[in-house]
Amino acid sequence: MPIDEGAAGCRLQVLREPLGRADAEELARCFHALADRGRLRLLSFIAAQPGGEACVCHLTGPLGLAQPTVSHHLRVLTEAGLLARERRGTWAYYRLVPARIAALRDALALPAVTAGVTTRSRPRRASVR
Amino acid sequence: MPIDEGAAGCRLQVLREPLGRADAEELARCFHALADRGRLRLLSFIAAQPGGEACVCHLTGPLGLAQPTVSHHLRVLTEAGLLARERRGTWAYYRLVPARIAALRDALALPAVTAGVTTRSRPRRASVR
DNA sequence: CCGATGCATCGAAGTCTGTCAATATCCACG
DNA sequence: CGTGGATATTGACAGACTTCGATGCATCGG
Repeated sequence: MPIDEGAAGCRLQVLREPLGRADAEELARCFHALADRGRLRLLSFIAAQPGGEACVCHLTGPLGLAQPTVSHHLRVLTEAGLLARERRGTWAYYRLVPARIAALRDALALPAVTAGVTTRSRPRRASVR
Repeated sequence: MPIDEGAAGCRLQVLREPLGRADAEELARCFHALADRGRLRLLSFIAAQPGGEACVCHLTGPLGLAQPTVSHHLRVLTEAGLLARERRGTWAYYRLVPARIAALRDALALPAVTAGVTTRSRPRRASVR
């Protein structure tokens, strides 16, 4: 159920303004879903399917993971809003949620200043205390 | 030392083609650095600084984390190639590495087909077996 | 109604991670 | 050289994560 709660939450900018504790938590959960080899490959394989979707039985083989493990990872990705699940008969089909992936990309948008500049020479010492 | 080893490795596309085990591992390490509330806030605060850089003593306060914890997170981010560290006198200044962040953004580029389409109504049942 | 099949959940083992106190290291300044 | 301040490293601990076998649940076919 907390699936789309984050759909809006992930419309955040990491590098444009200081992130509050809650916003950072939300984004961290999103990136955490991508921080696993198996899950990245799941996304990758699903995106590579002709129809853009795949069911669990298509994924256990190529990834070399047990079925419960695959199911678990798909759950994590779905709860992060990156995948959508649709049950058709006995099978459960998963597909990407492009909007959510785009939102994560946007979260990493660089600030205008930094975009072009690589290094500045002599930044002044900020006031400690 | 393994800092720029990944700089090239993260020039990968998650959603354009099936990811191999090693490539996925590499990318997962990159995203893992972003998968923490504290580290996201560190990036955020550093990016928000006037000069685009900050030293440790500027960051422990706003984040409410102990100095060793901040140092640890900065290390993780630096080893992921997202931050660059420069020592000036007693202080260590950290700044973003825009190229690396852009690389991570690119890794999430959507496949052309999925880019425009949000959901298709009746995906045909894939051939199981 | 029954058996088979695909998927989800549970429970457990082993590993990794975030956090901090204590301590070490590095550097500037007398 | 010795002192003090800023940062890095170490050690330890609680909590979370990955993985899989076993099991439960739902659905299709007959």
